[in-house]
Amino acid sequence: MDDLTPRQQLILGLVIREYVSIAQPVGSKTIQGYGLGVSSATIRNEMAVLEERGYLAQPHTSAGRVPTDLGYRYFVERLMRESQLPLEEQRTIRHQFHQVGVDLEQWMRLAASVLARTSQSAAVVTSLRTDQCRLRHLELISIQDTLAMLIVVLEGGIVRQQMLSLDEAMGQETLTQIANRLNDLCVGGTKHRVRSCYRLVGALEQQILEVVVEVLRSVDEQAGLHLYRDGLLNILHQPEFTVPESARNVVHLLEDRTLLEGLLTEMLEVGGVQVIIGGEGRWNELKECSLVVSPYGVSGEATGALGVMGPMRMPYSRAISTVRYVAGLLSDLFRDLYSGVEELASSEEWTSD
Amino acid sequence: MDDLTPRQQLILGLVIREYVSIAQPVGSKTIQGYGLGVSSATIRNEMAVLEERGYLAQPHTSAGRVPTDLGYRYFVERLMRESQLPLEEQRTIRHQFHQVGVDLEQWMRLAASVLARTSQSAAVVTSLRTDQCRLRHLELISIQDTLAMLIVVLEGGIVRQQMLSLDEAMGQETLTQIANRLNDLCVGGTKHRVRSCYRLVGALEQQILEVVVEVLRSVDEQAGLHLYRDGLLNILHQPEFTVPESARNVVHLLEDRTLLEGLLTEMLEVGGVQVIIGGEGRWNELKECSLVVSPYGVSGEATGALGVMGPMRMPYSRAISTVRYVAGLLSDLFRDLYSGVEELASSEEWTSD
DNA sequence: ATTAGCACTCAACACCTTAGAGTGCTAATG
DNA sequence: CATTAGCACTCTAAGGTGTTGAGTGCTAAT
Repeated sequence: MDDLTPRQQLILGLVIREYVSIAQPVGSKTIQGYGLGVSSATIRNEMAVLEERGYLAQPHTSAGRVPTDLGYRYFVERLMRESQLPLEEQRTIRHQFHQVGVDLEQWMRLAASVLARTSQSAAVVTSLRTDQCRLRHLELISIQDTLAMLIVVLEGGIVRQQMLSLDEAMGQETLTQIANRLNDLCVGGTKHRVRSCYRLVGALEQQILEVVVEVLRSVDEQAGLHLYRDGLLNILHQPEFTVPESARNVVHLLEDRTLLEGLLTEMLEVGGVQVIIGGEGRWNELKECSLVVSPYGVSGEATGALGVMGPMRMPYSRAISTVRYVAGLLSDLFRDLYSGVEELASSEEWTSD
Repeated sequence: MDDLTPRQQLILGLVIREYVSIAQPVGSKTIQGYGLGVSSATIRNEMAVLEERGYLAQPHTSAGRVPTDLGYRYFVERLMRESQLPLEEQRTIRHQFHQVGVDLEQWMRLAASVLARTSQSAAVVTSLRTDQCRLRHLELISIQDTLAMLIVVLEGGIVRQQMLSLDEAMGQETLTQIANRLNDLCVGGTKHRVRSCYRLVGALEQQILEVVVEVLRSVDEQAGLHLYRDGLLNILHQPEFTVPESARNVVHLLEDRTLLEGLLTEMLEVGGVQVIIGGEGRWNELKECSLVVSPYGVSGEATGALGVMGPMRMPYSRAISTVRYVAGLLSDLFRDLYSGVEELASSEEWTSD
């Protein structure tokens, strides 16, 4: 009883495709022009049904139809054929990544830029977040008499630095010795392992380890999460954001770290590309926007999320294939940075096939 | 012959102040309301003179007057009294900086946020750029058999990491030895000094040093320049940016790294707070915007620039005192990270007095 | 030099008209 | 019984008109 006839599906699909490209309400005549072989009156009847079911809406009585969020959802889940990004574009993108060399930050910036350009929307990429990240190496560097810099290198190439002020002046040699001792003790450990080393060392070393644990914790907790954005300009070109109010709204969305962070980290829970249409009733601020998001990284080791954001009237098929491809590519690149191979199998689901 | 009478100056100042706060053309009656003791007709005559001289303009015949870029420039240079940021606000800001601890990146992000909030405009902060930066320490960390991470620590706490792929597999011990040898040789040197060490070491070491030089060079050349932005939303609330076209223009300005980078690095050449009004004929993209920019950092060691951007109709006095205060504060903070004291004197000019 | 007074200009707004796109409904059709 | 031609109806967008009011420039008087 709640499913659509093939013809209704066809019409819904056509209305959405047309609306996505023209950005104006679609009338029955326009659909007739696609050569369904039926009259505009019939199409009107079908449209009325689609409206009754909540898939289409009319801005006003004498206007054409516009898809609702429900309509888009139906389209994404049942009507749209999932396509791959054209091979030519894949090649171009891959090429760009290989050109910048091995640099996490550049990769993520590039990912945002590529997503924005390819999807003609705004793009967001979060830096990697490790679930139970482990220490690979720590280093102490004398900056000034009682000031030292602690460098913490984590699995997967994440590096954090932190200033330490020491109780007494210490030279580089002493600091190196201390660092070596702590490395021997703690390398490969999670924050819990490191914490359990507290009683094995002296007061100063313990003080340093506390900072290390703090760093591990903060990376675990996304506190140091970076956000790379791009393509804000793209969506400001969309007609739905010519109204200043909407424009401000969407800028606010992209500028406010907390909201995006919350939303994106939530995406990490589930695998695969996810489509959020019009906030799905949960995010009020996203009422007029859609997001296509995917986790990336190496499952269980280090994960991040990336995606594009645009008006609800979004070319979903293209957005999804772009996001999927970039997420897969980035995952592949990062996987090479991890020595652990045991996670490969379970993370494969995130890569493009 | 080209100077204004005191009364003309007074009127110009009042028109600008009024326009800045009301954002609408200012008529002679309004100015009369300020109690000059003359009639509106007299004020009209004076306004006509100011218009003839290019300090004011009329959007259309029957509208009030609006300041031109020339008018603002006159205001900033001769009419405005330079004030300090209220002590209360200074205290709040300082407090925020001390709360985040010693972390360069956080500082700059906070600086952008504080600038944006305090000036109610968009803020930009560039990361530090060292002129002839010197190596403080380098470190090699084994990531995988033939993959190592090179960490380069520079004077002033800048850290860069770079992946290295080795010709043959090497353990952490070997790498540490190599790093120690190179440290002994090169620490404290600029890119030229490091380059001159090439012939003192073996092929592998030389390969590493080449990367180090590349890193030093890239930092010198601002290639790794980071840009922190905030408060874009603030200026989208300004009436001049409700027109979608202008909004897009300003978003483009802030999104396009190259333009901002170029502009800001140019500011490094000169000391002190600089005000760019309406692009000054040099930057076409800034035609409807003004910037208040200041270098910060430790002159000769590491410098960056920060500033706020808004519509030409900007509360210049407040913007300038905010920028000056934050630049000074940031400079003070960074100076503590540098052991070299010999530069202190010459950099003092950038700090708030 | 200043100013009261007045004619003039022009954007902004409200109001009306028209055109046209698109609808829903109804009655006719194969 | 699904389809469709036809028609009345609705509502926006665009263009035109009139009015209002803020603000000006000019002139003649002080």
